[in-house]
Amino acid sequence: MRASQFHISTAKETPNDAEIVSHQLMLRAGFIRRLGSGLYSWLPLGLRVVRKIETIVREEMNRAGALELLMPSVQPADLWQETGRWEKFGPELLRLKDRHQRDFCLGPTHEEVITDIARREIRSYRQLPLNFYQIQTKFRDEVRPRFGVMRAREFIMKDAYSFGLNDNDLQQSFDKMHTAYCTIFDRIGLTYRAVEADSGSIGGAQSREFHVLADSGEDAVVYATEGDYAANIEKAAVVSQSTRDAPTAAQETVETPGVHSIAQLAAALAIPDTQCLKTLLVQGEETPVVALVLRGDHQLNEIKAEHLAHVASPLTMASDEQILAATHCEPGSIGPVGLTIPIIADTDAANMSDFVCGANTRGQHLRGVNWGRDLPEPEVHDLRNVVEGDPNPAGAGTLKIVRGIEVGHIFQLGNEYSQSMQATVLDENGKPQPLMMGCYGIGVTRLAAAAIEQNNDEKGIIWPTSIAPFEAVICPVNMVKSDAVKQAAETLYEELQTAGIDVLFDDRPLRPGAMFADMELIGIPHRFVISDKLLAHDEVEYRGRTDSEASIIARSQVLAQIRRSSVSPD
RNA sequence: CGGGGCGUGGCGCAGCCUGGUAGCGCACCACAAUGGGGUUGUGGGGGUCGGAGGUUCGAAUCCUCUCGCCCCGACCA
Repeated sequence: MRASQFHISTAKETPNDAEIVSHQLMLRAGFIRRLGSGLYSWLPLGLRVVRKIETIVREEMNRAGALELLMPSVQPADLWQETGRWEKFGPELLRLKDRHQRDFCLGPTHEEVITDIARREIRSYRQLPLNFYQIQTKFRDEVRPRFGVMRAREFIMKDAYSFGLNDNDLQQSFDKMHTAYCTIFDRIGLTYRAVEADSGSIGGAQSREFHVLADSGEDAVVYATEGDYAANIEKAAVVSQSTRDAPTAAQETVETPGVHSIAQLAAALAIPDTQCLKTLLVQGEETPVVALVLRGDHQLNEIKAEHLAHVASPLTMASDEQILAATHCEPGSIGPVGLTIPIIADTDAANMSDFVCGANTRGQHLRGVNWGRDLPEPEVHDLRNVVEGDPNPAGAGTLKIVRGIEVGHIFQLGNEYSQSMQATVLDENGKPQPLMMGCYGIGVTRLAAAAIEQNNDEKGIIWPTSIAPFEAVICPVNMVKSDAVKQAAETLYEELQTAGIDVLFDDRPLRPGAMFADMELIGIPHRFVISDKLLAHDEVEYRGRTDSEASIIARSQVLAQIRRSSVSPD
């Protein structure tokens, strides 16, 4: 591609509404343009990246035996009513009506449509296993779209759905997809981790998320210092090491005017926050509210809490009115002593003794409180997030926490959908069996952003060669004045094209500095400079995007140079 | 949904408080010089100041309403 025939639109300044580096660089380098909240156009340069990601994904899905198809974005409501998700999915589902006032939605995912296809197409176990996938635009009406294409409302996703007769089929499809996903992220060249994840409301046996590691990631990923245990923090189990000491203090009331938080409480009484008990009221399943208690330094794990029978799902914090009704006190001095609502304690909170908690009277706390003596023994569960240094629940070592961007999720659906939608096949005995399903997603457009989050510097983007918009660029110096440079550049351009290199020829009448700055911002892995000075010795200059300095190579060595030094992402 | 902030050429901003000819930088167009790290000079095009209403002789500026966007918040007990 000749730059003069392409559309390159770079900016020196960062648009003020872009928060994270990938969003800023994608805008500055001219990959995307915003149309509305969470809605982005992909300019030609950006689309090249998307297409390259899609190609890798498609190749690996095909290699794993999945079959590509394409389903509509607009889906009739009655399919969603069959599975109950028309009500359950909530406001993220963008609903619309056609001219006859019939209800539709823009597909945020395609379990219903694919299950409908399966129940019409698959009659016999002999057709199984099958795995269908598509690469398609999805729509989710996010509460708060942000970070550009990272959390957009409209985005491109690869979604695959496997169908089998039994658990064994499902496990095999799942394992195949797991392998294919690893190959995909390896080929793209990103640092990632596959982690255990919560399977969400759908249930299902196994669930793994693939996270690209980056500090700006919205998820916390936990991994063990020894062995290969890794999990989303939502899922990571706490192995409590605490034990309860015998009471030594008598319960007493202390005045704590103006204290509303654990931090304030610890400071006011000059005690560590580990000695404070945190009481959170959430909406209950059978009772209006339920108290969840944690050690002051611990954080509630909402997913774990939501799975408890007493707790309403989705987890909802109690309103101020509900808190007042249950405790006769305003938030700020709530504690479990004397409450008549169910009290559920995290393991470590249940092991505290002589602790401090709210007195359920404004401006007062209790100290020297002990379970079993001053209040009944609580129901005990794992309720908190793991913290760094917690023991590995799967073996030796301790846990570490890093930030991750979820770019893939695979999970075993089981027969939830096939049962509610009556998608059955006949088994070898001629008996109908519900299909066993798995589903497997990759956020294609998010992956582009994640790659930038992981690979950038002060000059701009550093694309892994696998998904760079162009693999190499030819930068002629002072071509307007030098026919020799022009000739040499044209020749090299021909040569690289013939060799199958995705090359950009920057034939714009720019000075070298401007040209270099553009190409570095855009993130092209290999750069070749041609000038009169170099041509005199039959040489060109090479610089990889991450090289600290340029090197001079023989003109004949250009192709070899590209093949030798593919930009390493880390 | 709650809280905060912002809407002024394509982008980044000033002007608003204290009403009086709409400005700057980048980008863009033309010409000239320059030609290995965002080059200079000269000239030029482009904005009914998000929208509606009001106050006023006069509104980007003051008031009311409205729309849009961005950020923070669902860990407060």
